[in-house]
Amino acid sequence: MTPPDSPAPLSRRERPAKPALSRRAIVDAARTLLAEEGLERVTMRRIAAALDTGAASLYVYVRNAEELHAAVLDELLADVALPGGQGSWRERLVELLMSYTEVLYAHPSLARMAVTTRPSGPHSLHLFETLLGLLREGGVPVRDAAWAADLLVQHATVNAAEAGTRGDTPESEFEDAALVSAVRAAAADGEHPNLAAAGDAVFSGTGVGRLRWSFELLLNGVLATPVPED
Amino acid sequence: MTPPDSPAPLSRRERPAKPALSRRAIVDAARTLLAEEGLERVTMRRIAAALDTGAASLYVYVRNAEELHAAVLDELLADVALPGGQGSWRERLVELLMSYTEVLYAHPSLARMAVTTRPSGPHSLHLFETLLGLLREGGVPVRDAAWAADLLVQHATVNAAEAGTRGDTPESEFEDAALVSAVRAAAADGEHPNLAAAGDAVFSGTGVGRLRWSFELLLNGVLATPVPED
DNA sequence: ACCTGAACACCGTTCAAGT
DNA sequence: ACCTGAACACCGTTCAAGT
Repeated sequence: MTPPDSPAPLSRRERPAKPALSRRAIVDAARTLLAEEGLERVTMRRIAAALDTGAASLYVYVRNAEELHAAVLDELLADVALPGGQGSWRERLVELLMSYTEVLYAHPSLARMAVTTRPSGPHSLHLFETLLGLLREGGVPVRDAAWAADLLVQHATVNAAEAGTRGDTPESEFEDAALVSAVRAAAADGEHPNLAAAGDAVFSGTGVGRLRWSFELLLNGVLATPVPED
Repeated sequence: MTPPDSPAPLSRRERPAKPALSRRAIVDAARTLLAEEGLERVTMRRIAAALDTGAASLYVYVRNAEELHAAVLDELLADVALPGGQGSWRERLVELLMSYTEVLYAHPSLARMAVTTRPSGPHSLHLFETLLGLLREGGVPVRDAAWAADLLVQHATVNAAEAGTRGDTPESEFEDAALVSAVRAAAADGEHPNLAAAGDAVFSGTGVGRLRWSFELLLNGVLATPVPED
């Protein structure tokens, strides 16, 4: 009676067999949901529903929603391209940071979270380790390198959070337009001469060009600015 | 009959007279709620309750909750100390940024919002204008100054968002402790030699010292890194 | 035009009770 | 120990209906 191309009839249950609950299963379900619907829909209730259980059951394996989101981000960081052997330490460093930013660009809402909740998973730590190594290779003293690596990651993260926010939602165009017109109005009101002089330079630059410039700036700053004594 | 220093007796109502709804009244109610309970409690429903109405009524005056939060932040920025005439442009610039950061420190959740939603209100624009002026005074070309001002504000904002997050909630100690122990464990596992070499330098530095260092670094970077041609 | 109550479509987390 | 349903205490936003 069932047409030949319909799935085989399931015995007893509709779903193929309820998978055992585990941290892995939860994180995987969260990743699927993230890919399909975006972070704002990666809620405890939805993850639970995908796993055929109630939200309360997840709390056996994860402390809370934020910790789960951080775990997902760390796994995504596995895709960051670690630098090959060619190029100067500086070039490799910038490429690494660009690659990290690119991964985050795909998930601006996770980037936003990472600004305040620093992930401490294996991939995050590996990235940090690599960053430190490249800075050391460039002759940056350890203490400087430690602070600098932090600053670099933070900057990359925030850029992804910001750039990714634009274009993410329908309102972002309005917000952008609102900012642009507010700046233009201020530039024209005679009370903001420097804003007027800057003109469109405020908004100029593609995302990538401006990002590279900021990484170079940061690196120049690092080389010129030792951390204070004690 | 009423003692001279008591308020006049209220006719008809308990409350002094229901204030007319207006954007001002809404923003003021939001500010009061922010001061008393923190941003997470500055919800449309609570603001409305404070104004003796329903949440739906607010939408006549504000586009949505985020726009309202941005308006509140802009007003808070009125407290940023604009630099006096003494000191070099650099010193005044750093003081201005420190003052901005200080204001945001008191409201980390607003700082978090400002990372992605740039406020475009009058106080934000005035701050930006002043920043541009100081950079120009330091001989930074206009186009460089435009990008640099953005970078400086962004960095200050993100620092407030981050530093303010710590100590804000009871879990933040745990998160911090989790990060510290994860880093220590990684440093000890033999696979992260640079992390091991860096040791506690990763976490060293008081908030203020590290923030000043980063501003100096940024400024050194700005002076050393012209924006790319067109 | 402004204001409202009610509804829609959700959240995270806790907890007593079961297995 | 693990899992669950139900409850607690909320959200932002829309909309038909009133004034």
